Amino acid sequence: MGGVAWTEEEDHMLKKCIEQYGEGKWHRVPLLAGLNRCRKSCRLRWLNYLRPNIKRGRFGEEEIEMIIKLHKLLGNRWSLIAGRLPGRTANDVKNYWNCHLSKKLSALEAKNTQINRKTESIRPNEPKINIGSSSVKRRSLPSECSTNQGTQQQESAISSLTFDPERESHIVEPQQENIYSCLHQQGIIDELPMDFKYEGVEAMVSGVGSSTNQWDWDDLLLDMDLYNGFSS
DNA sequence: AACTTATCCAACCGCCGCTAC
DNA sequence: AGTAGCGGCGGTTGGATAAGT
Repeated sequence: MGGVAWTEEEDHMLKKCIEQYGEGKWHRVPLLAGLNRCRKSCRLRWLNYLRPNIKRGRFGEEEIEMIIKLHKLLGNRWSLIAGRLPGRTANDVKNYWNCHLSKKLSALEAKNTQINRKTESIRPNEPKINIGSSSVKRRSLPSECSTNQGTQQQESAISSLTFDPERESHIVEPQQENIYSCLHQQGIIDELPMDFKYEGVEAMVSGVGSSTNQWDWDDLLLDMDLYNGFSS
């Protein structure tokens, strides 16, 4: 393995510590748990192995399909992609991609180079986002739109999506509502192709139906898929 | 059976952005 | 304004195991 393997005893100590003190404050975990591990090791071990409801075993067809679609959409945003796959960790997804899909897809792409419909991924430092044939300039959000500042908010808004196992979809935090309000204020929503303007976004911006803080991000992604021609 | 190659996946590392001081 | 500490993320490494020859 890449480092010193965790023993069962260490796992037990870490688990006990997290159960007692909760997640977060990782810098304190090694001390509280009595482990001779750094904060990052503890966090990683918990997130990738010890956390409840982690799904093990091979990826199903649907999961693979989802990974491919989301990777086209988001690029190497493994945590985001994993967030769409209940029970899977970012590390799992990344490993699977690196071992299987990247090779297969690059071989496929080599075959299809004549159909050059490469779609750029949405990444933090890229100056624009592509939605179908429309290119939308990426803009930072004004500070009053959020408790935080800069383009990071857009990322954190997306990355903080929490999967609700009961609804089988994601919950949008109040902070994320602000993001879409800001997008609307800056005209970004208006720059989207007409049929891409997801009604949930409009509803959120206008305040209609936003009482639950829940918004169907899944459907928005699906719309984006359709625009990028993934679902053909 | 012995060896080589491919695959899996846990763990580490470096970087980034945010926050508090 | 500068900086240290922190959480989090993606890239990479390398040992274990499976499959092939």
